[in-house]
Amino acid sequence: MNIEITLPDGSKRSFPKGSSAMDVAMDISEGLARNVLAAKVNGEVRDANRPIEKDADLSLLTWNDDEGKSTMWHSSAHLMAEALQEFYPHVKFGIGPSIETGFYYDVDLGEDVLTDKDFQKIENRMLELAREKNEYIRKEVSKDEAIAHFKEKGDEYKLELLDELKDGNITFYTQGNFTDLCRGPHIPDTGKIKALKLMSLAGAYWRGDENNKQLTRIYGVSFPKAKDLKEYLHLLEEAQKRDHRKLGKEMGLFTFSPSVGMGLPMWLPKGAMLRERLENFLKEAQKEAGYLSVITPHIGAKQLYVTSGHYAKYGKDSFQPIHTPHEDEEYLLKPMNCPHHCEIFKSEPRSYKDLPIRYAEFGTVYRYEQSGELHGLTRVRGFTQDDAHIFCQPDQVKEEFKKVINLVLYIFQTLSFDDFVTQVSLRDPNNNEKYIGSEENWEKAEKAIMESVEEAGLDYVVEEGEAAFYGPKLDFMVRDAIGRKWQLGTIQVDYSLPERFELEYTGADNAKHRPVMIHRAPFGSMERFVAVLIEHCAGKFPLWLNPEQVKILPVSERYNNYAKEVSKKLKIYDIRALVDERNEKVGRKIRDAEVEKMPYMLIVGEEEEKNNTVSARKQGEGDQGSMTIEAFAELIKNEINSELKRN
RNA sequence: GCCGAUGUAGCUCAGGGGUAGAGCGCAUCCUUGGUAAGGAUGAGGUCACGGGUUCAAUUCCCGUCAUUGGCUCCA
Repeated sequence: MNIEITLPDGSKRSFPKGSSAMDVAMDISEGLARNVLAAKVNGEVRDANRPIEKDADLSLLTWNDDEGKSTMWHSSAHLMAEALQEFYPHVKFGIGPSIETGFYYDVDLGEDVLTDKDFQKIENRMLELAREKNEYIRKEVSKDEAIAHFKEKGDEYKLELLDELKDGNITFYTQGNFTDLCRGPHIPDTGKIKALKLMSLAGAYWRGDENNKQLTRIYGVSFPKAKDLKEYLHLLEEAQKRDHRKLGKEMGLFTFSPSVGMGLPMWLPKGAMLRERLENFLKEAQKEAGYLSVITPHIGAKQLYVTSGHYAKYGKDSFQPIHTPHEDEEYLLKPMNCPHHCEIFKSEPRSYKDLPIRYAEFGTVYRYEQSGELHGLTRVRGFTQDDAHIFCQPDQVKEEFKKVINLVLYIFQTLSFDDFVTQVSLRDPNNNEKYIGSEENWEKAEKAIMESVEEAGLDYVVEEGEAAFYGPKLDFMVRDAIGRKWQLGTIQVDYSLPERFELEYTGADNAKHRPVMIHRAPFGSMERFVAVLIEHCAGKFPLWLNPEQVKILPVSERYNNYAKEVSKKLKIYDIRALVDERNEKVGRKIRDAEVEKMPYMLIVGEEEEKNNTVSARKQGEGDQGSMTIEAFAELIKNEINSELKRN
């Protein structure tokens, strides 16, 4: 009996019943068959050598498909497990999935400690095993059989996993001398793995719960060609060059000091210049959008946060309260600006005619993040939010929300941030006690966000369980140089705080009504935003943002005075210029300016001094010819205007 | 907080039980130059900090602090 296989291009072929995807591949070409890692049968990813029993849509998956890659990586995890079991016969296995790049396996090594010095021998053994071209053999087993297997092996983690599986649905995979509980699928044989590298070690709690035992997680990555590994490692190296911690230090933007305290960044003059410009840019946009600036203190009475609910939720994990000398008073470093802004709202009676009221503040907040979580400028203990709170009537929520979306998009566009993900963060449906506020309000808030996002035409993903404890939110996520995801902009709808603070306004009906709050921060925090910005542009900021715009390079010391004159003139045009007065050749001065990514260089010598001109050079592009100072200033202005999309 | 790694000159890093090394940067001098590295000389270090082993520790061991890759958490 034959079955009909439909390939992705729509073509149909007939095969004997029970043929595998591999047979189909062989039929098409041997070369293709060699590259097949797995198959998608009617949308389900399966082993390429598993028989197909009825008519099906089939795609053959290779290294060029994401599912092909992840299958290979998952199989590589099994291969690593096999090697580990040889070196550490008593090892117990947790889980070993593929991840975005590569794979890991969580293992319990008992008394043994693995260090990265052990990587080489494990890698070598894995490659040996790979060369044996051992097939990954799938076997359906009964639950009893499976339990017996792991009882004998003494692997309590697999037993725990088995506990949750239904009988009749359990499969083992075996390659070489290693058998694992696994749903699959796997690549046909270990020979497809030609290159691999173990990347790092980490402690990982069993099932991600810090009350459980910590296992050793070994990360690795594998490839079908040695060249691919080389390319990947090169890419990693390149990414590390963009790391904001490295560039921030080189460019003199910020610093940390153990004497000040971990996670407490200090902005150096150049970093402060950059940040100020970003702040002013946003302030201007906000002024136009009807925001009002407010300023609030860095500390607040403990009761303020008891009222807001932050204390109950985070009090014990925060910087502890400050005690005053005489009275029994307690103050907290502010972890949030919203309670202060609520009090400003309450400072006088409000009418519906006043709404929406939009209070904006670059508010510095302090949060006691866990020491192991601190990371450059992206995760710190003191940072400044570009915060604002919009108090509006319930029927204004959607419109206000959409306005904020537009503001965020405007800012991202201006800075050419185009590779972000918009994420709608909702409640965890199984964990209601994590949140405050009524069911009804949560539903209203979630509905408002979903509708705004739909109407704004945003491409978005929904993440359950990622909401703030007082409300759902829309987050703008970006990746840093090493691929980690960070939240930048955030917009949150909140019905709870207005209730807790008993905020109200008088409506047209002369009755008291409760406003709705929208929390929002387009950058998120200045620290994190600048970090991501540095990595995004590899330290080559747009001209309007760069701390220095022009360096004037006298051809010899004789022209230092003319250079200073030029610098003075440029300052009149509000252009930030420096003079390189060093006793160096002009070639050297150019090289140094290029390396430090100075956007423009002006070379001045006899010719320029005589004609009252400058010879301009653009970073990364080279000589732009000579021109008058006025013409150069015009050039700079035009470039800045086009960056900021204004005329 | 937990698991692993790291900490040597301003920066990047080598070294190793017995006077501490390189490149870059910095300073001084020579050179006065035309679009990506001119030359000479010199200054810089309690080898993160605290204990221990040793005749002797920067090196080996333990602890602390900081940094770092993850895990957990994230208003």
